[in-house]
Amino acid sequence: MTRPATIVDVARVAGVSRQTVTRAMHDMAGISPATRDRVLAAARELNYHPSRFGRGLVKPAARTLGLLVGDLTNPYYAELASTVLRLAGERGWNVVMAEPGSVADLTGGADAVIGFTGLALDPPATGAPNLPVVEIDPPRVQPGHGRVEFERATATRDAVRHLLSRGVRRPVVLDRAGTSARGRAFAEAFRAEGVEPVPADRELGWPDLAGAAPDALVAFNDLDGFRLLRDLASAGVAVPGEVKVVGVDGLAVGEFVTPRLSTLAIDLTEVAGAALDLVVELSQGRSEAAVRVVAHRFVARDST
Amino acid sequence: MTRPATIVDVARVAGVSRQTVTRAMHDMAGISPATRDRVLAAARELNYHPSRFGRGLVKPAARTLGLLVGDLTNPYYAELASTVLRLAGERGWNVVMAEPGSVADLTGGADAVIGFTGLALDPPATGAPNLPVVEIDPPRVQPGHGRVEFERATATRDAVRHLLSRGVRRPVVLDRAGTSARGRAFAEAFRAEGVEPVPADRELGWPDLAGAAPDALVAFNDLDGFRLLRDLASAGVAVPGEVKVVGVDGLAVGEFVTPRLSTLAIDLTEVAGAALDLVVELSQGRSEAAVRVVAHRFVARDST
DNA sequence: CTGAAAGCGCTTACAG
DNA sequence: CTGAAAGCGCTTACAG
Repeated sequence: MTRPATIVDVARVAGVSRQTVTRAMHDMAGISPATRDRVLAAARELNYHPSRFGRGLVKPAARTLGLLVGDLTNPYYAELASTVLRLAGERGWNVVMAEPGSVADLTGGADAVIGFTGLALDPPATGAPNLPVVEIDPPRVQPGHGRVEFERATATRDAVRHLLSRGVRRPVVLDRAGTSARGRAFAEAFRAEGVEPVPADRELGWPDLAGAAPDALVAFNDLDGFRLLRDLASAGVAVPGEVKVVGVDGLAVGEFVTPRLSTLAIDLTEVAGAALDLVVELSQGRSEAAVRVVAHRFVARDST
Repeated sequence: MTRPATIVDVARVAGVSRQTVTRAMHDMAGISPATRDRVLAAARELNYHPSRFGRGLVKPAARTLGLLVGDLTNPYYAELASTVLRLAGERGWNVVMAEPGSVADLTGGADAVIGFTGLALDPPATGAPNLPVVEIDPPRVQPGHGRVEFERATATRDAVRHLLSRGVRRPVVLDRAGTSARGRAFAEAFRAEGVEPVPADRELGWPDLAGAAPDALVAFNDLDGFRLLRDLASAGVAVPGEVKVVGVDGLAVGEFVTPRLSTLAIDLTEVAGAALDLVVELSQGRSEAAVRVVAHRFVARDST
């Protein structure tokens, strides 16, 4: 593979000047049809594609937002991404996306970054020279970064009281060894009501958890909740009769599983909007340590 | 808002040359700590962010792939996007995404484009000067564009025979007035087996469709299938006992609805890989009208 | 209708 | 450790 063709290559082959090539490529006025055809033919022959960089340097271009999300296969991230795409599009921004696993060089391709940076701490994908960064639900405070924080205490308390009012006495909270904010929030909320929850590993399924004899399962997220629901159904355990199940995320598909999954929902449009607002503030240097808070709410459906 | 700061602004404020600024920004060797600090302070004060374009012009940058998908809220598009992100990342490409609704200027931000261009025909988002384009499941042939075509005849025939073998005699095929390739494929397959399907509008739900007294519903896609399943359950109609339901897309979540949805699945990893291969060929000018074919397969689950 | 000149913001050798 | 010069690929006035 040789060096890609540039505008001067095309100009040479077509026997014209550089700006005549520009005129032909962008279908501008002031060029004879014959010349245009000759230029276009040369461009095709050389497989010429104008460089985004040369062009961007001289024409005002759309700003580009880097979006760092988890696996899009999880509707939670997909829905957030969808909202960000829409909102960013309305503001005239382009969006480059990366999942933590992919090695895309966000720093070179974006003017600012938002996302779940907690997902990709090892290679600091956001450690660009002075790039504005807004973290969503970050595990810790990063100086200079904007933050969209989640308020979950209220909704968690609502969920816990709801469960207790329905007779729950032996809840199991599934988590990664109590490391997540959601897991800790649930544990504290149960204790505040005088009930000691049973901790369990997030990965566990139904036959595994039966030993704990729980009357409620707090899943790590909705997707895990779906899995538990399916496993419980296979095992012939009645939900919510024998065991109640609650998820976290508020996925729309939760309406389609059986029984419909109760969950802690968050308004992702609000989250996306807040993140976008903050990133604009930061890129204009208007804000030092910008923070927005978005609250979860408990949505009681049929699984509790 | 004034003009954004450039490297010369920082150099002037810090009282150094441009390349000393570069050295400081990128933490390069050959600069005294004191100078670096002074430069960094000036950069922060001016809210300086190096221009991607200036940089891209002079350093080899990652190529950028434009990805045009439908609403990411549909897991079908989300899963494809996820795969493309991973595959593109492995090849060192960045990915800019746009949903048809968003007005992001893909042409200025990408070196090549793949996606469901059929979704955004009105404003030819891909009509860039000579950009390589690969269309997935395109409604019509566009000269010069690569294509990943779907082969659905075989899987559709399998699905139809499966339905007939289970006693189906009055199938309803939901479509947008018979305009979709999937809808036509099902209608033809039923006719080939001697059964005339009842056409219906894609938007219709269960109470609406009851009048046709169907014993099978072919949903436009899995998401529609989920909705029908839910409506049928509410109405107390037994699936698959009284009515069988089949979707199209092969969503993984189909495993979690009740009953598990039978569907026409396609391997999205294969689709993404083919699209990426083609786009690389095209951007290297190696291929004139490149085409790959990926086949659906029928996945019988519990709803039929 | 066509072209010579200047400049966009950055980095890479090369001098000092 | 620091800077003057050249150049990356393109477009925008300005001449002709």
